[in-house]
Amino acid sequence: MRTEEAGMGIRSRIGEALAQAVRGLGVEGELPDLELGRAKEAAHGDYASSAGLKLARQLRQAPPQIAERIARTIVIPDGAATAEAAGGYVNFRLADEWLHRLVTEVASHGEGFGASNLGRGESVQVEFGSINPTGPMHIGHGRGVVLGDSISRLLDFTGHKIQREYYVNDQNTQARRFGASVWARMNGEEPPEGGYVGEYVTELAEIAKRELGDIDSLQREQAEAKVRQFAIALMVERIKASVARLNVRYDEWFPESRLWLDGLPQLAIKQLREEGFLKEREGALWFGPALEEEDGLGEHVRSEKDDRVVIRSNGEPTYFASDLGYLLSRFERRGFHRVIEVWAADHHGYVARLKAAAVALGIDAERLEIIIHQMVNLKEGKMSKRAGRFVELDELIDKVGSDAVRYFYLLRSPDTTIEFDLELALTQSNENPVFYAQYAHARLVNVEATALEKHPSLRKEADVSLLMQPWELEVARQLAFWPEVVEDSTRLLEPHRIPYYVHDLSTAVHRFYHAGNETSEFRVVVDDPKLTRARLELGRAARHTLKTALDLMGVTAPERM
RNA sequence: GCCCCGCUAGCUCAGUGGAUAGAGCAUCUGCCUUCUAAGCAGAGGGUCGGGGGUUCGAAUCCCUCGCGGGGCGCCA
Repeated sequence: MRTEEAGMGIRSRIGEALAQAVRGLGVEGELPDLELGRAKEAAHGDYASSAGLKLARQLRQAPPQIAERIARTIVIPDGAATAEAAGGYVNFRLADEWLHRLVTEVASHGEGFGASNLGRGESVQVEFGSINPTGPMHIGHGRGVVLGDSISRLLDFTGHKIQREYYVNDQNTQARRFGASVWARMNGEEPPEGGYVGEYVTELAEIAKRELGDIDSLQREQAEAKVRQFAIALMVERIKASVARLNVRYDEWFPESRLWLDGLPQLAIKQLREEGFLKEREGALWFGPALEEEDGLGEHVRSEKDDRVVIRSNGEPTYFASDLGYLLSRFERRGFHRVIEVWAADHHGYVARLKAAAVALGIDAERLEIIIHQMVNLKEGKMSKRAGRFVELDELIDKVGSDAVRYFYLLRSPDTTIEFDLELALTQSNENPVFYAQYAHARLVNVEATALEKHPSLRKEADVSLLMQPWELEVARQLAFWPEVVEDSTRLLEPHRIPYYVHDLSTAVHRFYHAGNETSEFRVVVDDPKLTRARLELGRAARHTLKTALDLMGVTAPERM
């Protein structure tokens, strides 16, 4: 079993064998989706395909007959699985011998099991977490950070060349308003309209007053700019510290101001103007995607409702102008083949416009993927009496720890609103699913130490064919499923599939362990060194895979609990 | 008014058009002298929001209605 094949996964290999068998029946052209997937019932084996039903019309034959012919002729490499027809379905059962080889492979292969070259080195930028650095991150921002980070980890694991970026809005309206707020606080003035208030603003003002001694000699405008830069820099440091606590790192903190220094928004505007995508109205410069709609009289007219201001009537550019330059920066200047952005749901309305802008700039819209995640709400509880209480990410990490925060966030599909039950999260107990998985890992580490204590001179080679108990083979079976979990998570950019897999594997591990509680001969560590060695091999393979999966989630795998 | 997301067990949620819809928590019943009981084994619990449609087959795709959340050109 070569590494690439292991990375490809058994499902894909059965799928290829299935396609070949179907060709053998004389099916030509593009094959329909044969619905090869995990069988729901044990009686149906491990995988099932509805190939017979899918091909009935085309082959003008009854589904059971087609399934029979497929099952009879299919050749699955390495004898990895057996095929059996059942009605119009073809069921596949993984062979014990193949599972044994897999255990050996994974146990020796280490923690890279499931890695692949799916991405073929494609360069991808993942931009996530980029909130205005005008305040601390709250629990909603944390979701985007964790999501973006795990997507990056997944893509990295599957052969993509990843760059993680935080886009720092250091000169937009909000940044200026923020700087003005801090300046006002320093000088005992009221904050500007829509300005920022809060303890952290007061703190920043005090620090700025201490550190920026010379600003009194400057003109107000210059002094404000200096305060703004100072305050933004401090907030960025604070955000860096917060995300670091979540085990998140970035490759680049890219300032919006750099775009203007490099002349990219200016270039984009020039380009779009020449192409006729820009127009003046009400004293402002607008971007109008070339969309047309019916006016009800059969005439196609330009719709103005999707237009967006690029340069305000007062001559100042909007964030949208920066974003035009940002597109050029990434797709043209820096040459990323794909860009993935992670946004919260309150920005969804901007998706179509940014994509329209990309297309107008000659960038294929498919290269820009925007993942929208829903919000994080605080569940009403005793902890949050004050309505709309602003809960900082740091507060949450203080209370439940980075592992629990990451696990809980990743457990939900991005499409689901998280109702964060603060009370539940505060109960540091077995209700946290993260402990279940971490405990399984720690257990495997512990049992290995126990085994080496009892049998100080275990053989290097393990005879894994001794693993014949159902609960032992079930662990091996779960290992076989791992590569397809990685593949699906990557292809769909849905990391939430990983914690569900981790739970399944952990369950198999706990069962495997507990078989020895009922009957002592089923313990991992027994008198027979050969049997002990075989079970140890299985434990090792499971431990590596658990560790790998937890790593992709950014959750630690403790060796002792 | 328009756009996006959700509605699946008491609660929180998985589920890529396939066979009898799953998990955790909660509830109930068993299991610790012996490798970690933060665990294991078992039970009960469902008109998959309502109604149409497509299909051999729909929780899944389409239409429509309802409820909840988010958003809707000079904030981002």
